[in-house]
Amino acid sequence: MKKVKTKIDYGAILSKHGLSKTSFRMELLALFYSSNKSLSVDDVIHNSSNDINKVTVYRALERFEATGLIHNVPGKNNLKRFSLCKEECTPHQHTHNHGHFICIECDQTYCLESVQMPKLAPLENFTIQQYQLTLEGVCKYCNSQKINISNASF
Amino acid sequence: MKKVKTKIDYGAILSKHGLSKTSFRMELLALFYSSNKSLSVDDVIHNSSNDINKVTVYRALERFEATGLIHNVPGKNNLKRFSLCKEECTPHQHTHNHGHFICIECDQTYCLESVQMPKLAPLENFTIQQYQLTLEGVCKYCNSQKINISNASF
DNA sequence: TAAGTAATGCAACTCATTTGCTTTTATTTA
DNA sequence: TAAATAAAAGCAAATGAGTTGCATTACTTA
Repeated sequence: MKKVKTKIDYGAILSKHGLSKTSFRMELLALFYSSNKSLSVDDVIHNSSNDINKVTVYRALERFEATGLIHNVPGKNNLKRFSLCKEECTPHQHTHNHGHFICIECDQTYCLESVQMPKLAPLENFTIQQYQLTLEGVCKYCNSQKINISNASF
Repeated sequence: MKKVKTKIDYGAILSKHGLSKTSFRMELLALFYSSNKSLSVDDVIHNSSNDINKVTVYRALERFEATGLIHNVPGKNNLKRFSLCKEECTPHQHTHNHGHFICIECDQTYCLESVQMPKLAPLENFTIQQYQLTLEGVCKYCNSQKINISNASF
């Protein structure tokens, strides 16, 4: 049976989250749904059809995060990056108890669903509010790029 | 038997690491040995006897790190922080395979020797170069401060 | 459609960190 | 030990991500 991709009603999603459906935010939401990757402010600006002010991008991401549409992921050089939330996420409780992998070549951050957070025993001297496991290295795609280059005959 | 604290020859340490022994660097090294905490650029400036230029601090920390004297630890708001290296550390291989705890009240970063890094299985799509486990919350001291305040009778 | 609310745009700001360049201080060499 | 060389310090200015204030424009709702 052929899998039909369901059309996503971005306007409805925005409304449901109490956000105005402006053309930019429609596009931004579509971008998150279509790219399936984490996005930085620059990514957003470069992938927007119109010239968009960076302040607008910052504020849109801020609102999207506050309403539980996206969540912050660690990024290379500590730059802000955001990923689409799973349906289980709520504004106050984001469920992404997995590690993140930052590729130092392409700067992309990947969610590692297969790398679960370690269970931590309570610590005597510290009250833990949150924690994260961040891996860093080179992703498969960038690795293959490098192999291609070194194998190339000029 | 009385435990005698061995005098540390900071000049010798600097020389061994190929660094000039200037008065500031002597003091900086002593600061790391005496404070036993991670230090930010601001911490260094505020704990130096003379007015010291922040660029000098940045560059000294950079050199200390490059020569394996100190290593970078994660800090609140992604501010740079450094801790003294253990003897096992070498310039190219820092051995601090433990988690770090950032206190959001006092901004201090603590090395959690008791929290070992989880052993990670190699990932199919990623080449891991390093990884870190960072916890965030409130440390014992700041917690007790808060209790004192809430228990206080005014 | 008008009033009220949310979003956008612009300029200017903050703040950690960096860079270039000159001067000072330390180390090495003759 | 003095001159030559190298390393470190100081200063000013730049960079760059992220923020703030405020006026303007676009939505939403009654």
